Amino acid sequence: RKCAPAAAATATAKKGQKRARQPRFAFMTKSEIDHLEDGYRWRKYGQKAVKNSPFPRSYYRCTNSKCTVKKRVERSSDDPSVVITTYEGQHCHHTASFQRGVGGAAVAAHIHGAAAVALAEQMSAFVSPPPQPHMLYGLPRLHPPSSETAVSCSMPTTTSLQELNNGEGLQRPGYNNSPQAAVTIAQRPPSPSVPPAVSFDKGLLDDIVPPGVRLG
DNA sequence: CGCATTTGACCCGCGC
DNA sequence: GCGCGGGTCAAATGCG
Repeated sequence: RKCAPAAAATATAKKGQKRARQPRFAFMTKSEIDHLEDGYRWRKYGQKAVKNSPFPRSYYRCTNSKCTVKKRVERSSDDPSVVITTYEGQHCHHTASFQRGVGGAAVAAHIHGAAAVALAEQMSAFVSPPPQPHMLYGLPRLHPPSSETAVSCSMPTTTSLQELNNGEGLQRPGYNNSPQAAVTIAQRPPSPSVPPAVSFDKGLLDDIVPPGVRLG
């Protein structure tokens, strides 16, 4: 590396394999904090300035040695209040919170609202027995928009989406009053010809969450 | 002392 | 072939 110019022929083929074709999930989160807790522990391993955005992109890796999940976190240049989190890979373990005997998703959701819910969806798709999906989906309802965390904590429905599109309604109140609050919108994984529009419906969820995990 | 973050360099793929 | 942009590494540093 930079400090080892002498080591000429020292195995530099580690970077041979580029991006493996891992499943990727993008989440658009209305939050002022970049690093949203999702129940897992992440270690930052890099940060780069991106061309399209004035905000740097951060690279995180799951601290679990046998877990190769990575995630990129960047702010939307269009809407600084929106954090785009891209997950790559699948967790081969439960969340740190799980190990403590509590539903990590529930805890995370409890803390971060809808943000964790979307993540929980992803997570629930990976663990054998989904940690009570209904709880994850119902959670926002369990937490009615109190005066403090008055975020539109509804699941990514077309309604909330429209709100996000308009950039009104959900971003001000909650995000203003509670920094921790966030609204996450699950985005369609990269596909051949996907319009940049944020509009999606249940079809999107089908892409991300197997039907089995859903309330259906 | 151990772990997480920071930060600059390195490497690779892609477009021109 | 060259330059650019993106992704990763790892030493240095900070913090609990």
